[in-house]
Amino acid sequence: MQRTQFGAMACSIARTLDVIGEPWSPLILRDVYAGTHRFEQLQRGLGMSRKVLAERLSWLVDQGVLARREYCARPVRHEYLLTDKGRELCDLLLVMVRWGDRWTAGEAGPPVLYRHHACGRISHVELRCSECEQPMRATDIDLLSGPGAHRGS
Amino acid sequence: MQRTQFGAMACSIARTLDVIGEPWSPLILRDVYAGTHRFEQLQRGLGMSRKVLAERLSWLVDQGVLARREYCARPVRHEYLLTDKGRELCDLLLVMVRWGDRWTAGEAGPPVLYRHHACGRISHVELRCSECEQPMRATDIDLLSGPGAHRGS
DNA sequence: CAGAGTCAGTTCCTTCAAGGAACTATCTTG
DNA sequence: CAAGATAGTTCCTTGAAGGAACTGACTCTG
Repeated sequence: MQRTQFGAMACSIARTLDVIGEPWSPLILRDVYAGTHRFEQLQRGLGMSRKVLAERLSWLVDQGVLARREYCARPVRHEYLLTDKGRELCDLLLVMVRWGDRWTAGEAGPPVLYRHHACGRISHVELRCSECEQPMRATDIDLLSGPGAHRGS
Repeated sequence: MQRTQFGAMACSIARTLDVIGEPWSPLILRDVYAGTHRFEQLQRGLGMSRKVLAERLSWLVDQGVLARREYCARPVRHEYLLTDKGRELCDLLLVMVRWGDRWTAGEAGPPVLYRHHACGRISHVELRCSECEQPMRATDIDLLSGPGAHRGS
């Protein structure tokens, strides 16, 4: 699809970007996550071309991020659902929300608020270390070569 | 730059994608974060066209994500540094790493390991609620209309 | 029955952005 | 002086996005 083969790089960031490294796919994910599952609704809500929507949906299904479910047999009609793989990708959207709210919302403030079920409060995500549970941002880390690293990346 | 004006949408995700919604910008951020600051090094490490690199760097500077610092006056030469705004965007990369390690690394395992300064262990980021500090994933949230929401989005 | 409407795409043409290669300008070094 | 290094810029080609129209399969209404 893209001209550069990001999926073939020995880098998890690049491989993730191979799947979702253009604007429409994350926005499709956003809308499916928010409850929009059908082609026409997605197209209307996103205001994108039907051609590109069809392509992106097909791609996201191929990548295992979305699943098609038949909701009508005559004619065959599908709706699109998040897979587990896709649900985990939605975490990325939450981090985008936080950054976007912080740096692009201006005086208007955040367009969407996120209420955490467990505590009932409006909140954002924070990043924590999976091991010690303390805050962990990009500046708190050393990078080390891992088992999946190889030459010719 | 993009054909659809994502930056004009009343959505923090879309506005973030306006800044960084193609593969090369996140990868440039990755390399600047990892210590590569000069044009030639970035170009060689990324293997991207000089034209697109120059454009992306200029864009990221315009967006306040990177800053140019002159490291040589004759001829004028710049290196590229993360701003605070850019550093916060690197959190996005950490979440991409986690997803990519989980779903795209296969048997080879993660190409890069991340060691948390504070605990010294190899770890990943987890998302937590900014208010109650309990785990918070995309599935743990209700969406509400916020102050920056307006019609004609 | 025919026509209109709805839905989920597909096709075709135009435009824009990426990619690749070469070029330009400014320096340093031998 | 020529070669090499660096940071771009220019030009041409190619691939992807966008927009509009079309297609096919249905339902409903007059």
